[in-house]
Amino acid sequence: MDVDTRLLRYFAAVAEEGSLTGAAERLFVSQPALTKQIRRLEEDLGVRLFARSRSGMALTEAGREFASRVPALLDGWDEAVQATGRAARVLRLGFLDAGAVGAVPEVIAEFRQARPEWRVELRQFDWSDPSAGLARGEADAAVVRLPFPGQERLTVRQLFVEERGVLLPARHPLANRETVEFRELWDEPFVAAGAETGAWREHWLATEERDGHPVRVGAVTGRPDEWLGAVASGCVALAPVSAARFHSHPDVVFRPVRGVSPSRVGLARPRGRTHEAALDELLEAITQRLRRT
Amino acid sequence: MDVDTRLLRYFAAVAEEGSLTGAAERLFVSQPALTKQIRRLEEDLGVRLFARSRSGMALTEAGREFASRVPALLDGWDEAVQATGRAARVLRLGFLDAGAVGAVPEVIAEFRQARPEWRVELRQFDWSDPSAGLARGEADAAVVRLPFPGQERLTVRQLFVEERGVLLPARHPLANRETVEFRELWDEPFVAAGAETGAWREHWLATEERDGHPVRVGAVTGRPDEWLGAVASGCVALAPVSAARFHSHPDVVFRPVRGVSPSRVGLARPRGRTHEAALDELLEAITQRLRRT
DNA sequence: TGCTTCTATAACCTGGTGGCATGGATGTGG
DNA sequence: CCACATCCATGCCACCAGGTTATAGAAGCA
Repeated sequence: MDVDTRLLRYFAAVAEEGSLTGAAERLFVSQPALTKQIRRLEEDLGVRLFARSRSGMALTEAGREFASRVPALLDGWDEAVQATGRAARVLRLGFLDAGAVGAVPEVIAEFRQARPEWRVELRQFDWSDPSAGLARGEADAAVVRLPFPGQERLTVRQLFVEERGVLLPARHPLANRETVEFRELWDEPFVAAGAETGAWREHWLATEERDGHPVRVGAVTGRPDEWLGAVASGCVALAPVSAARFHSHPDVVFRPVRGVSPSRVGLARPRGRTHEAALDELLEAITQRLRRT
Repeated sequence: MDVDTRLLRYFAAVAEEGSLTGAAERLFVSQPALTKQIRRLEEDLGVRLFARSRSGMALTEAGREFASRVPALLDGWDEAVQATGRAARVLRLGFLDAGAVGAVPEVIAEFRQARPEWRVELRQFDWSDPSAGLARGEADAAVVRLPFPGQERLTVRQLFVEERGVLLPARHPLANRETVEFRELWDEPFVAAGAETGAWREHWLATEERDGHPVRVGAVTGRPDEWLGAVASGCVALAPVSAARFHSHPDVVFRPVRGVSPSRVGLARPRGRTHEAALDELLEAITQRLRRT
């Protein structure tokens, strides 16, 4: 019988949460999707794992047995992934936007001289995962934008801060201004990241700086091109100043904004060391080069 | 990062076989499918697992690391499945055709009296898996038709033998006969099981009894209804005499055949004991009831 | 040079998986 | 006692991952 680790995570979530609705919320999937998956798991196993009731899902005896083994399976998998990465002598460096990365490629080039046996790979991730691959073990370290959810389970060092501005459609009334007050943007439709990104989403909608004024979400996207496209077609979006250099679009302009906090760029890595010395060395070099303030 | 155990099995097969083509054959999937899956695995891990060459696929260092851990992961999963089944106090009894099962339901009814804390479940499997769920760990024991591939990894006890006949379209010239000689069927289009069933497929095409005369395969199917449908629409198929009772179709007739070996029905279970006493007891009871000769 | 044997790519099809809307069951509070 | 809230289940639809076949490309070998 074949199973996906995703199914195991689903099961674990339902088991802990004690309800489909609750677990669905935590996993950012719909409740019917979970219903179906759990049911399929039970059918495949030929075993009832949960006792359904109005008040939720309770583990059966078999369910408890299963639940007691699932964490070890998931951990075993994670461990295998990490060990393989170590053996490959590949350092996977995740990032979200070229702006934050800055001079990192140069640092990598130098590192390649010093440690020719290691390969360094820059991997871009979309905004469905603001940890840039760390959360899923798809990166060994990452250049991130703070704050983001899951941050507390990682070691994060701040590198520098960067003012934020706004991307506007070229024909927008405010597009002619030299500078924009954030308050003037309160009622504009914003481009937002997916709900699963929590605090990250909030930060880029600047909900903190709105004095409780509600947000209008005009589009939800996870990728730079869609993001820019959404702005071109009428939405607005906060962005770091570097975005102006790295994302250009004929129908989109960038303007500084007053009244929003700056974006903080950081370097993150898992708490347990994974690649020992080589990774330390690379991250130290990046920090030296990028750190400002 | 999420992975399917199927992917791990694919990887293990390629690693052992040293080639995509060879592994694809063993896994009964196409070579391009494997190419894609392995490539995807490498991309997700961000690591090259194989060195490609004209002569095949060789593990890289990282690949060897990964390969050394995969078996443990797969075993861990199997073990979790079995433990869960045990905890559920469910005995899953696989079967392929009602004819072989015979009086088993009565035995189960009695067993239920003696061991009320256990639930017994009869699960029908299609012919893509002649081990009736044992191969994939989806059954704890099975009523099977011998021989079938993978049999040597199981404990099999023969229960009885049953003559084989042929299912013919009602308007077939031979349909009026009392009895048919197998030789007369040599050139008929047969309904066959999938290629992955190996010896099982051969047995039901009776390649042994053809003196090297080639088989015409008129249809490939894995399920009883399709099977019967194929016969109704012009193919023929060997079948145990019990099939005449359990599968009726207005346009299909059953006739005894001379010149083919009988079908042997057996009771199979995994070698390592899984459910200790309860399963032993049930299987013993079934054997007592069904064993003839 | 032509044949074989590998892997990679392209085009297409199907079934699984997820989303939305809704139904049904069961407590709960006015 | 009825309206409501809160669960889980179901039906329908859209999409993509994964499979298949056909074919290309590279490299040994006779």
